[in-house]
Amino acid sequence: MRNFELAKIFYEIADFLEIREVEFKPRAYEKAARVLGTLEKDAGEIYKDGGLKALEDIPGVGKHIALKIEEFIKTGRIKEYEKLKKKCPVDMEALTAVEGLGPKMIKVLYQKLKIRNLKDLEKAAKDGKIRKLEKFGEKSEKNILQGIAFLKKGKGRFSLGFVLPLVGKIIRELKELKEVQEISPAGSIRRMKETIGDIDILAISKNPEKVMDFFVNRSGVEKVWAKGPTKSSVRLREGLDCDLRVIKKESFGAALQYFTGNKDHNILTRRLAMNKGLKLNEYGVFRGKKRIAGRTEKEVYQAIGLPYIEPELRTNTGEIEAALKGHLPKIISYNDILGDLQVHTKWSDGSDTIEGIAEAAKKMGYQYIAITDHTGDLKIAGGLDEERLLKQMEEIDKINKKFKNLKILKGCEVNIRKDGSLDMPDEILAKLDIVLAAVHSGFKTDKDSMTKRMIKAMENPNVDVIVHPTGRVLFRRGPYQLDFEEILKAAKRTKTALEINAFPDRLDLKDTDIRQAVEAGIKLVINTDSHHQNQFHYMELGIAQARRGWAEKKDILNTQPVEKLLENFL
DNA sequence: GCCGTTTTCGGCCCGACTGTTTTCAGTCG
Repeated sequence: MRNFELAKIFYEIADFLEIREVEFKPRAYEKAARVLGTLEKDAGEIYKDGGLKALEDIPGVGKHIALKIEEFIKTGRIKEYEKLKKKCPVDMEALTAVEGLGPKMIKVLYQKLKIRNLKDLEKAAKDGKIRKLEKFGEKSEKNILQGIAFLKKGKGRFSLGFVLPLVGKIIRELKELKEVQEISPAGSIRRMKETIGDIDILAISKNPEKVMDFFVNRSGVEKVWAKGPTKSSVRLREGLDCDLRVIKKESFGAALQYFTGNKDHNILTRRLAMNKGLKLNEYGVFRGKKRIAGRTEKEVYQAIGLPYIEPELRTNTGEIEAALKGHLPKIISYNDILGDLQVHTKWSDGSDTIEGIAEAAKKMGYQYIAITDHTGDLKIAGGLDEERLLKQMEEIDKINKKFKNLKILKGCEVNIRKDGSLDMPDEILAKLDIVLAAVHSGFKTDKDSMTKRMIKAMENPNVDVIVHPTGRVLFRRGPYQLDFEEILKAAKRTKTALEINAFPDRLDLKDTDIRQAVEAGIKLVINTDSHHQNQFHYMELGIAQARRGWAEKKDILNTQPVEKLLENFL
């Protein structure tokens, strides 16, 4: 994928230009980078099929950026980028990832303290050198150290949303080999964990050598750690490792079971087997030397006295006890969702028209879709004022007439201000089908004020859903300080739903929050927060999150048909 | 540098918050 490399370079160019106080160009490069990052087709392919002209058709890409893309495809480098980087040779990507650190501060840190990377930065902060700089102080130094610590926690891990397409591609390629009879992801990917350390894949084949040969010689393999007939391990270009195991048909279920559950889940299942006088390993369930199960996972679980346990639940967080008692939840399935309730359009910071979104929703097989653009205060995101929101509502009425079997719901995403008030008057909100409310500023507010702020918003009868309720962003910042139990109580009292935001780096609520909410009887919705129709498929990530949080279909409002759904939002 | 029923130049719709420099620059969404 050249797109990610190009996006990274353009983001950096934007930062370098920002440092030089060039006007407007940084925004242009950022936009091009952002669009490239969400493109399905590789820029190399686009260029091959349609040349410069096709590149210029990418939104945000004009003549000059198209030429730079061409240069990169032909030579593997972009001269102007290298020139800029020479003037300020810092690891911009790593440094800007520290929360609160932007290009201007990075420039000062480089000029005064020769800080080029995270290591330099951490040392300087620990040595107390940063607080002495002009415009910096003790607090900035502390924040920098906290930011670095946060980054370190996520180091070497990748978001599920990034890894899933990669795994899909590897599996598709392997599947095409006639030697591969069956293939499945295992490990944390199969459990759909929100971040992934490495990729595990299992396959059945009678000719493992051929399969392994293909696997280690794929393009995209950077290094071969090990290669044998049953197991091979490689480092992928994207920076993570991928293991492939080839097993025999009769052991496939046992191997899947063995390589999918986390360590504690596996210890418990093996203990259960032992108590029954059986042995469970990756080859099967054995009584003495006789294999009594192993072909399918269902068979394996059955043999040790358990019902089938969904992969997402296999984390030893009570699923085995529940299974033994017959109390396993009937978790929501991947095709239960009937519509997406958070989507942005051109009217604010999205890139599609309402009509385009509606078409895409039909393709997803949805029965409804809510248009929920930003409002008032969030100007950079094109926040709608009253007049524009009213106009959009009229527009939706018109478009609705063109669609059969799809209802476009009128909505918006209002900002919860610091005092808990909203940035759109109640009489306007009352006209909408659905009102989402969210915190977009003042993340560092203390726990008590933040909790009160959110509860005040929930008490507004127009507010139907609190979206991305904890504000965390994977690898970038933790949740804001919040008394979650109080939030749950308020949600129950005010009949406000909470969102499971499916956007790959949000996944907010997280699994443990969801489980707590489900236990408290809170209604949830799963939304993608799409800003482009090719983000609709993120829904899978949100559903996975819900499944990991033991949510059932009945807990998720957007599994209901539209009339019933809207009753919740009166 | 991109974009355009303002079409080849002149816009690019920012506002809140934070920390620090007590008046504002930098960051974020």
